[in-house]
Amino acid sequence: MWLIVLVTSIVIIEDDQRIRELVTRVLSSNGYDVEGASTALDGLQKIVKGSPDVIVLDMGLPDLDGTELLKMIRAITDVPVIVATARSADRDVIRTLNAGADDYLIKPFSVEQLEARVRAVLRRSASKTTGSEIIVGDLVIDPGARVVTLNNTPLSLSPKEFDLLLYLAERVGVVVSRRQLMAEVWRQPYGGSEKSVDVHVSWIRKKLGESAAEPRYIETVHGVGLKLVEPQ
Amino acid sequence: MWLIVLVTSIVIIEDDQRIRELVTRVLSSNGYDVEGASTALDGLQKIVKGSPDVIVLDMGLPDLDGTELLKMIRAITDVPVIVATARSADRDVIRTLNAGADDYLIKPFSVEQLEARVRAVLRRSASKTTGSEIIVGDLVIDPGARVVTLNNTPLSLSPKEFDLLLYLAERVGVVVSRRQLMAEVWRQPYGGSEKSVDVHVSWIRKKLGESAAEPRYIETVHGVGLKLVEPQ
DNA sequence: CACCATGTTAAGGACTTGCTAAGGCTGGCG
DNA sequence: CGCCAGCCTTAGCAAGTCCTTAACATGGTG
Repeated sequence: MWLIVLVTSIVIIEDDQRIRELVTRVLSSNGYDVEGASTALDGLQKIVKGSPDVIVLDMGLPDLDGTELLKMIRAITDVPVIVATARSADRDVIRTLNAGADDYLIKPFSVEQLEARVRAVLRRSASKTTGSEIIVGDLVIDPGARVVTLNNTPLSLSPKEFDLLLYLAERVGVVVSRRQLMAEVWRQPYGGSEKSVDVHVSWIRKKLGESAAEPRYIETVHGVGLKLVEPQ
Repeated sequence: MWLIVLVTSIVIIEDDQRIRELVTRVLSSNGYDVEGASTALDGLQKIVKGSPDVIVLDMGLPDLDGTELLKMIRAITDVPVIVATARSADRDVIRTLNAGADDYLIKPFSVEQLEARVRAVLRRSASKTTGSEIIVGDLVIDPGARVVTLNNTPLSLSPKEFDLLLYLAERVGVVVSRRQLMAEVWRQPYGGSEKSVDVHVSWIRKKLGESAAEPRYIETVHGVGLKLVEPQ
């Protein structure tokens, strides 16, 4: 007999025992499978052994700099990492997110906040692989295979082009700012120049057989951002 | 995270209450899900309702000859049956096994013996079902036999090449990152360089009669990973 | 019309991938 | 015990792809 249960598994690396136990207790009672670790080494072991769905990482560990640990985690797995930091200076946030974090929390945070971030991060990572096809007009986007077809003929898109188009397609009809695209698709909320977005959009438009003057799928909303729409 | 809990479910048909309860108690505490029945009729009901993984059958039931019951069970299901018999004459054992039993025990037996037989029988029946082939185009992959054929001619793959190809074949059409392959196929996320993946892929491609420039089965998705696809 | 946002193109450099070959390790076998 | 064959990793270079940047063109808005 096969009993199949879907459990979200979380590893939390946090040296403050009170926070760790509070988070563990609340999330566990909400149906998550939580493993706590108080040191970087213990955390890495639990990550390797448990292959969690999400990692929650305190940047202020005593035994290793958080950014270093984040790099190590990124070297071994693509699992989303939510970073908790006591420092709120912009430069720290930038450094953290650039180092590969998927989201961050500023201490003190409530467990409800954390759970909301966990859900959001899981939703995002699920849509990358699990998501079924997205259909917009004659455009079909398959996130798992990373294939886009227009009128059943495949388009050859670069990684960023694909990610960008997918991001827009997941929000058909909604205007998305360049800033948001830089943050979510480029994962560099403060660093990069937003002109890259325009360049990539131009390339996608060309491949979709349209131009900015005669848009069919990707419309520009002057002063606001971009949106993907059903043609006509 | 998918927590897949494998619970082995056993129906034991045995009229001697002491034996039945002893076996039930010991196997239950060892993690099995045991249903006891004292008569042939009760046993059949529990088999139909519970769809067990293994059936343990005492041949000396008061209400029906064991061989008859075994035939009835075989008419319902292919589930392995372990027969317990007090008679040790060779002809009985032969008759029993011919009637469709998968293994037998001679009374008196220890619960440890029984558990060992259960495990052995499960191992055998598992290898029968696990061996279902994966077919992608002209490629046939037999995980049980660890054999790959292309156009009915066998390919000689090294262990890693086979594991890698199998992993991709289990996810046809889905892009898999090198990191994921390192973690799942190599099983040592630390230390290993992802370049090994490329080298192995190159070797597999050569054996499949294709190249990276003209892929038929293994496609590279630049910046993301690899995927196995149906040709054309 | 002047200004700012957006569109497009081109070019350099950074990064990714393909493939070969060398070296080490392991297990079988004389 | 030593040799050999097969396998895996690593290094390194060549080839290719992608991204950013910069510069200039175009378009929208007050």
